[in-house]
Amino acid sequence: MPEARTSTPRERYRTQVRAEIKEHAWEQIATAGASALSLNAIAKRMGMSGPALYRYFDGRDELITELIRDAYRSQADTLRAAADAGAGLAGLAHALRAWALDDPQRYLLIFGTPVPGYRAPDDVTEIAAETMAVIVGACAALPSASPSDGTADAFDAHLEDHRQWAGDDPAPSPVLHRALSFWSRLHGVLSLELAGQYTGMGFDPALLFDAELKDLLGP
Amino acid sequence: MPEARTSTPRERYRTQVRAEIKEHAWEQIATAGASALSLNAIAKRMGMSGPALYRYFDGRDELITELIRDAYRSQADTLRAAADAGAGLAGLAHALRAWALDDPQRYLLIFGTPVPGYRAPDDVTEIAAETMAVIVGACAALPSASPSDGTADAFDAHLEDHRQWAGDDPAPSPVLHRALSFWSRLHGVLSLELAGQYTGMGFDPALLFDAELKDLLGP
DNA sequence: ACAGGGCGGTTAGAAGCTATCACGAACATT
DNA sequence: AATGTTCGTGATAGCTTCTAACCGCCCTGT
Repeated sequence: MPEARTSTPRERYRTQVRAEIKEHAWEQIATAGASALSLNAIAKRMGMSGPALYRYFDGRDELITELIRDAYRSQADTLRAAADAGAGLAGLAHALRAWALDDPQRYLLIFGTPVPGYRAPDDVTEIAAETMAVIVGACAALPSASPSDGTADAFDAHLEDHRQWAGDDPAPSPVLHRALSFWSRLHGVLSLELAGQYTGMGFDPALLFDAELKDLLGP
Repeated sequence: MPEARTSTPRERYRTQVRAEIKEHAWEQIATAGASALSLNAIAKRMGMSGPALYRYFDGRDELITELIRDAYRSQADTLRAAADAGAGLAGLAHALRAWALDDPQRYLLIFGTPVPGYRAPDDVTEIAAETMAVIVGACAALPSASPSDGTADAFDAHLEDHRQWAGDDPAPSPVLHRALSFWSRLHGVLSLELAGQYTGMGFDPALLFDAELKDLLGP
């Protein structure tokens, strides 16, 4: 007989249904975007009628927040897994791009247009910090940032006074700078690609991504 | 007596009302985001009842498309004005940032999350090409791209075969590369700033923007 | 073993939205 | 002055989120 029964059948059913709801929600978001997400449509597609979903989520906003949380979690796990597998900064970059292309709307749910008043819950920003920690770690493992060029960057000096977002990581500020640059630059090409801003231009976004990455890694 | 009467009073009234509708729409978008734009609310705020707006716009989608068009137009005009005033690449960058910060939701309406099926009208992409032309022009005026470094970039070679987006601009492909890099990189920091991804990190996004710009201009 | 409580699902309904239709009134034109 | 186009209205259909009231089942405690 199973002794450590930490979950009742009811709880298991509940979490299973919640997961199924999110499944349908992701499907819907992938095909029509987050703004078109409809609780009613999800309920109908699950064979139950409208307001039943409110037993599982307080409303549309809570569902979306949960999806955002999962998206951040998935991103953090992906990058951490790559780092644990020994990937360097380049490996992280490609893991990030693969993750983004795997579900563009998931990426845009995090980094796309925010609603003006929205404030992400604390645990979500903690997951984001976790992701940044992985990136900072990979940057610290790099040969050297700003090597022979003796002139300290103005932003580096500024970062020295604003490094609390890196937690207790003792990395010197040029490393933090490189991490921010890494994140911002790759997001630049990635988000423009996902938003379709390059379509019609003809070139391969993957090559631009690699070019940016190479320039980012090179001296 | 005015002889060249190219517009009747009715036409003038019509365009005036259309402009007023867009005015309210922008206001609403700035405070609640584009997804919350409501024709009904606009109509009520203008003192007329619901369906009246359909005399001026085919529907919500056409209104938003019109706003997108205006946003592109405004961006292109801003950059061209800066270029005409003698601004270099750095000047364009700061003009771009100022334009973005002036109305974040306007920027995000262009570069934010797109709805999966949406395809921008041709005239809109033409305006975007106009903007790119200004940037390419400023890049061509720069001292030299990839100066002594003889090894031709892989992406540069690829661009040589995909340069039709630059129109008939005879700029060498490293210049086009720099234009794409300029656009992508600045969009990276800008969009993350506008989306509030840097908030809570403490540092000044303007300094990161300048650092990216400096690195972009430097050899 | 059986009565109760919590939980899941239902229908009904309020309030909001987009969008279409049919009608009246005001305007411009012939 | 008569005609026709345009503007604004109210009514209506259909969608949405979300609340409220109700019913029934499963699970649990005595």
